[in-house]
Amino acid sequence: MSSQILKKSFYSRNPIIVAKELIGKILVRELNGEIISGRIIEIEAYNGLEDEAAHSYRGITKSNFPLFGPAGYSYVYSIHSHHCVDIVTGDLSNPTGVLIRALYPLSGIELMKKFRNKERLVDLTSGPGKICQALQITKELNNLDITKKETKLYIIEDNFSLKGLEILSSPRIGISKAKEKKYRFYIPFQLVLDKQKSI
DNA sequence: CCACGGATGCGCT
DNA sequence: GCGCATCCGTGGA
Repeated sequence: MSSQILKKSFYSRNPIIVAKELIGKILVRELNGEIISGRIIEIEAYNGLEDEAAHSYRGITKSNFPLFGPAGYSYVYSIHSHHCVDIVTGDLSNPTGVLIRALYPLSGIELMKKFRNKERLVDLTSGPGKICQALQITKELNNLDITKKETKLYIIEDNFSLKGLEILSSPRIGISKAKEKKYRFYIPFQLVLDKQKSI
């Protein structure tokens, strides 16, 4: 399998473009020499100063500061006692990012089952908090350069093709402002399951 | 000090 | 499938 880590230039673009193009890529976590990974099937874009729903919309704070830094960095934050992970996008003129919301599990599935205390594949990484639990993404991984393998958290591209899969869009989940923006992009779990089987 | 959120899981229909 | 209680870090007063 030919695969390589996505570079900073990939992330240094408009968050909506980056979000759409991250569908089908693989989020990889290295943990104690083991690989836990899954294909990104749901993601949301947050367009910084132009987007009332963005964490960065009201300016920098001690927790959202990674969004104001360079693209390709992680932003790990907590909400309702769960962790979520964003990837910083764009350039320094606008603090934008994308929220990884769901994965199709690929490797390290037994570890994910252990960390999640769930057995069904669909319960492992079907939400931003679940992803962080399954991949053991904690605040220690906040504000790190995820274009470097040493970070042990990065996104790779393989030869998976989205051919035959349509990327759907909808309003974002769980927000109270800017509900009209269709910045959530996803492909249904079942369709990915069928396609993986046919490879 | 308090109100609340980029969520989750459970306990019902 | 849907509503709701719980969650606790964060930020504004």
